[in-house]
Amino acid sequence: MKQVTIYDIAKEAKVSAATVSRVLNNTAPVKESTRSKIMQIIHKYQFQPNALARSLLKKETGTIGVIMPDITNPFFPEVFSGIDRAASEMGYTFFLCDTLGDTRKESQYLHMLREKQVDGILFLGGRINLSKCDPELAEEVVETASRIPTVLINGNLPGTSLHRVILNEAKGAELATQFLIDAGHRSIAFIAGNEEMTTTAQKVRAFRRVMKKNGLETAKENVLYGDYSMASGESSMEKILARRERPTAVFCVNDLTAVGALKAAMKAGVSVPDEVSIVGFDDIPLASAIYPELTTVSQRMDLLGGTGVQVLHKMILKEKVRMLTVIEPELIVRNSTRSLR
Amino acid sequence: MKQVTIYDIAKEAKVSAATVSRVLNNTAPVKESTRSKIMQIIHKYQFQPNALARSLLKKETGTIGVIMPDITNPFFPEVFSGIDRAASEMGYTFFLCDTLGDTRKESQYLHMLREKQVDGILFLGGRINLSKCDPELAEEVVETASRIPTVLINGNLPGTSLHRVILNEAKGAELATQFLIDAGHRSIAFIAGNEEMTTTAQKVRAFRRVMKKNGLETAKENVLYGDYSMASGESSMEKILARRERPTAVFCVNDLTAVGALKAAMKAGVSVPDEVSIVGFDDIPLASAIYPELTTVSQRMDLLGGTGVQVLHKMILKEKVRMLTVIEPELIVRNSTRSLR
DNA sequence: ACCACTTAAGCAAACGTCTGCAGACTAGAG
DNA sequence: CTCTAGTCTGCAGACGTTTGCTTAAGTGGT
Repeated sequence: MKQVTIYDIAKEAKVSAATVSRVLNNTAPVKESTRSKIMQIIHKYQFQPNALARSLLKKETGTIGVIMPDITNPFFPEVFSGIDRAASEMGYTFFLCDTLGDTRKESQYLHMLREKQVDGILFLGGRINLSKCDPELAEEVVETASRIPTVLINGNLPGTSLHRVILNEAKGAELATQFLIDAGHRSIAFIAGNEEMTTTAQKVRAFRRVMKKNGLETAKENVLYGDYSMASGESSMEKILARRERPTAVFCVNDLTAVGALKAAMKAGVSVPDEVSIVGFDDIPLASAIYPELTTVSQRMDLLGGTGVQVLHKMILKEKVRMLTVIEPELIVRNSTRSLR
Repeated sequence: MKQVTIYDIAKEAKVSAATVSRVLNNTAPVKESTRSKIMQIIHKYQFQPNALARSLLKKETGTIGVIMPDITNPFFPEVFSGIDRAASEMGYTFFLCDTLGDTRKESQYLHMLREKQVDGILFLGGRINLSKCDPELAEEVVETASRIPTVLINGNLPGTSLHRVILNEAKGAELATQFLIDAGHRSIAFIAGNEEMTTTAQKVRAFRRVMKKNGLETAKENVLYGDYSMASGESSMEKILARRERPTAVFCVNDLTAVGALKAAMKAGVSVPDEVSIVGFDDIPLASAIYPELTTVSQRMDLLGGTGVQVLHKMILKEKVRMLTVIEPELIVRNSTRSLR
């Protein structure tokens, strides 16, 4: 019950192993008669070459590692799907590493990926920000990146220069805000995320900028901070609804938060979009699964993943590639918003 | 910029490669002084052994392949999460293979996994049924399973004997039906899936059985077939709502369908749960993300994945293990149902 | 001083594939 | 019939580990 090797094939075909290898890889001309004889034997034994041996020799595995914080967060399967589509065309396969937000596991995975000689690493930052990760891990990431092509997707590691592909979140915030203003809303609240995270900060700034450009004030209490979760959206919305004067529209830092806000509104018997409009961010599947369907800023998550792979691929091929790639967002209008005009 | 090998370490430490290997794996006693010297050099070069070479020799890779139809379907990340948790404890890593429902890719992946010498394969059937897959693929799966430990999660391949772990769907349907009846509902509709699929058939049978046991009729029009999608739930519910006499409760074959049904009800201005109760199946995250939160049968998807890994692990270790493992469901009562009493 | 025994370390083969080099054969031209 | 230019095939070494077998060195008992 031993494994069939290229030698066994060779012996039975009365040729050398080299020849078998050559028909396997089409790497040199071989006489038609011997080729077909070999092929036949290969079929007979259902022979498949051992990729480990090949990789050991060629120093490439056709494998890339994908590290992400939580596959259960609907954001990531979407990104992964984009990665998969792009990369399977190029013949790569993945190690999927889910860190569950645990830094220790992150470093373990990094180790493992290096041992397994992956051709490249894709690091999904996503909603959890790398910027405040502990310096030791950061060091490790940089170290690894210096040996193995690495790209950061939607993350950042300040003070280092790693290849990145990110979303233009500021632009997305602008689109959403301007859309609401154009629809006649004057009083708009923003349920944001963690105040210290760059992506949130960017969005807040963009939000304020657009408001001002349209001659509108942004009251202090109209920017609420949270933690990107549904629960945070729910409680923020409750606070908003408790006010004497409610805003007519609420813009949320991501869809999960928006769904939480929506839930709070429904619970309180406040109609969406009749009494309050809600806009989300990301366009996760959930956004169109609920009623009313969420107006949201599409992050083009699959594109994000696909682009990440392309960048990585070029790096593996040692082609020149830009350090920073930016994906532009798009506004998707559905039924959670209405025009006041 | 060549790779540092065990030989380089050995040379610098003035020992043989064998010794270095032994300190790396703790596989034989080595004098403390040399050990620490070697360790120091390893650190200095950040040396990591090449897993390919090791695997080639030892004939084990610590890697398992996971094949699933669609990572974007919220069912699968949950299962995967369970897989990951269980397997990373045992030191495995995964190739994640998303077939996108394409049979050709499935067979490609199977090939690839064999080439890469995975220690085992996890085949997620899930909502898409393997039973009606084309015989050629089936043949291939069986062929592969005869060489590499393979377990089918939530799938079946009739006429073959593969290790499986599945959910007791019939039991789940019973739980849900009985719950509704206990709550005083007499007229209950069931929005099912594909009539030809065994899982649906089982559920329908269980549903009918429980109804009868409680002295209730199941009108023919109260079992509607669909395709598990949200859209199918929506349209089925529309049909139901258009009737003169509406059932007071609707049980759905899965959560996606239930969400669709819920959406249809809301669109039509029919209150859930006041005018109609809805029960789902699976307990995907979406189920508790919407308002009202869905009463549903939990499939314990993480447990499903985790158990799959355990079974596979035992097979890899050549331990005896039951061919069939069944996971018992659990009813989760939330707010999409109400008691009529 | 010798022997038996334990502990440390080295040698070399093996895992399964690819490939540079060289040799053998074929065929066509002179 | 010889020479040349291909065309096809084999040899052997390399990739980076692990491990069974052997040898060398040290320990203590008689």
